Amino acid sequence: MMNHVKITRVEAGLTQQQLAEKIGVTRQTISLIEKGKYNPTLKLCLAICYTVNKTLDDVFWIEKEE
Amino acid sequence: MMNHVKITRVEAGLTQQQLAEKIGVTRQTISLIEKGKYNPTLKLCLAICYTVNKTLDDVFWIEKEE
DNA sequence: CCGTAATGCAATATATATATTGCGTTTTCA
DNA sequence: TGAAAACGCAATATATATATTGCATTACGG
Repeated sequence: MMNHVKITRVEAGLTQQQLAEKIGVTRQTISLIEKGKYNPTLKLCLAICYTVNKTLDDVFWIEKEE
Repeated sequence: MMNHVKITRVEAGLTQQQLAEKIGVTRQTISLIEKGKYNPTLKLCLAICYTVNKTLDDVFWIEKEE
């Protein structure tokens, strides 16, 4: 499940570690979400958005595949 | 954690049961999400959005409380 | 170059999202 | 007004998101 976490994180000038610490999760969690191997929780998605100053649609929206 | 699932579901003319079935979860899951007692998964949020024809921001965005 | 920061990844443990079942209450509508 | 649909909710079981630790690899500034 692809998303734009990596792009927006880098644009915000943060490392995985820094983003993880600001949010209060581990670096691995961020890493796996960026890799599309995790299905994150809404709460975590929102925390990421707040930290990189984007919205859910910016970072996590995926068009429905028919 | 509040959201607009209930409003958008009703606008879409669906019962909890119908929404749950279309998505492939149980009615209880929908009920608890509407009540703000569950922290749903991104995948589930997207499935809800697709079904009610809204985006993540429409249904699940919450302004950051300072 | 070289060392250090940043990242990828694997294994196991823990927390929690979701399923399942069942029953009581409220709403809706003929 | 009464029966059926829709909903709230509780208890337990299961699946899976996240934590923890540790090590290997890659990118990058001095």
